[in-house]
Amino acid sequence: MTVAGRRKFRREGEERRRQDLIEATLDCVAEHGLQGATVRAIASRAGVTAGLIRHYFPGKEELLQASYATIMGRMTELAKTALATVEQDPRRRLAAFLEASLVPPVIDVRTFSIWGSFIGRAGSDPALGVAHRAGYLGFRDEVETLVAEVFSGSGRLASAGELRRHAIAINAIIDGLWVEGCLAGDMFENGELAEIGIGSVEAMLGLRLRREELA
Amino acid sequence: MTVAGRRKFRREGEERRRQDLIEATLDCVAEHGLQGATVRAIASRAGVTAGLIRHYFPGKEELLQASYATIMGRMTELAKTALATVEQDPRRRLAAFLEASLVPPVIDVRTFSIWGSFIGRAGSDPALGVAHRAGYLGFRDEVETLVAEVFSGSGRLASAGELRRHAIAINAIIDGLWVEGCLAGDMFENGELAEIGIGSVEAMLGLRLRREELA
DNA sequence: GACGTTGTTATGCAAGTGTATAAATATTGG
DNA sequence: CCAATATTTATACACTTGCATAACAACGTC
Repeated sequence: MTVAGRRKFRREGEERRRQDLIEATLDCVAEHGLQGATVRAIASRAGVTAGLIRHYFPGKEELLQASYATIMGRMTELAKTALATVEQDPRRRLAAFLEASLVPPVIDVRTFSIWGSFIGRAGSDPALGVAHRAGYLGFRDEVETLVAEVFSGSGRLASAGELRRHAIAINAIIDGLWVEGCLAGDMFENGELAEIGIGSVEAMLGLRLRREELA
Repeated sequence: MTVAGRRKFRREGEERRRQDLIEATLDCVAEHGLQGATVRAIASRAGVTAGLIRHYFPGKEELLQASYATIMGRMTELAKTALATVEQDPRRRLAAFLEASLVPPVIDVRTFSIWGSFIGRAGSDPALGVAHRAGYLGFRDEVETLVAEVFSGSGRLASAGELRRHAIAINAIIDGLWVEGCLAGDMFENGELAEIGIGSVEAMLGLRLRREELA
């Protein structure tokens, strides 16, 4: 018979542990929703014991909020990097932005599961609500700026209202295609969603965003 | 001192009780997510005691599934009634369908909260996954049929692939605008989302869906 | 009006929940 | 190598969870 000794452990850096706990939380939420994110499940996945959570966060609620902020930041960051790496022509910048938003790793079931689990409570939980709204408006502003650049770059005029409507519509089509792609990615060919997204925006704006390749 | 007697009660019809329990479940989910849908909370809201749930459902899981099926059916039903009540011109049928999908009661925070809470688990829970996929495909088929009618009614030809892409895009824009409207309805004017949705689809299809009113 | 059926309540239970606290050990500085 | 520190574990506790069971009472039937 073995006498169970006290478990060995290593002291990790503070930031590292926080990040591990957040990642473990996101894993739990992705797999079993908010219900699955119990302190014990999170700790187990992070390779520590439950009590440690309260050493890094005031309570479970704060850990969840930090996790939500992390996943949101990660998503918007991915979309923005698509803007940074691309050439100047506003139309191709917009196309690249659309493309990036509609292929992996932005299209991703895990991310979507987490998003859905949190967003379901954004209507009733005020903190989540404002967090979402801020993220949404930030994203839409990004789109609106892009559209404005496309218009001015093409020598077309658009009122503020028109810009706003275009931004709302483009944002909606990104969101809608994103949801569909995450939930049923296997129903679409590779790159099909991006193709559809770009084509739709071209039709909506009444101009081509890509250079014609095979014409 | 009052001796607490046994609680008075009435025997309700079987179908009525089931429906009450489901509605109570949806209320709980809407307000506090799946975590808030405990047997005791549900029972309390339905005005019964917890044990009764197990008299009508094998377990909590089945009650949740029945609730999900109910809310999904209600949503698709609302969209379909918009089709039944409207004139024959395919273009105006499509416009009415879009309009109906983008104003209350389809645009509704409560419905959205429930949808989000369940959909977050559609990626990991197979039962929810197939349920969603069925609902999504049904909705998209509806859209595709409408688009096909619009095309043939306007004397235009479209390949199956084109129809499919249009249906996917239109479905996406409905979904996206729906999400935005539910989560931040106060950021949009009355009917603005429907306006944007119809306008976008008009641009995508390259034809007008409404009769010009002020021209 | 008494009776049996069964919808409904009340109570109990084992497992799981978040949190509080104390003990233990890994790590750092001397 | 030793002492100080605070990260980490371990344990306990009050509470909630879903579910099982038994008592009860509302309703239909004779």
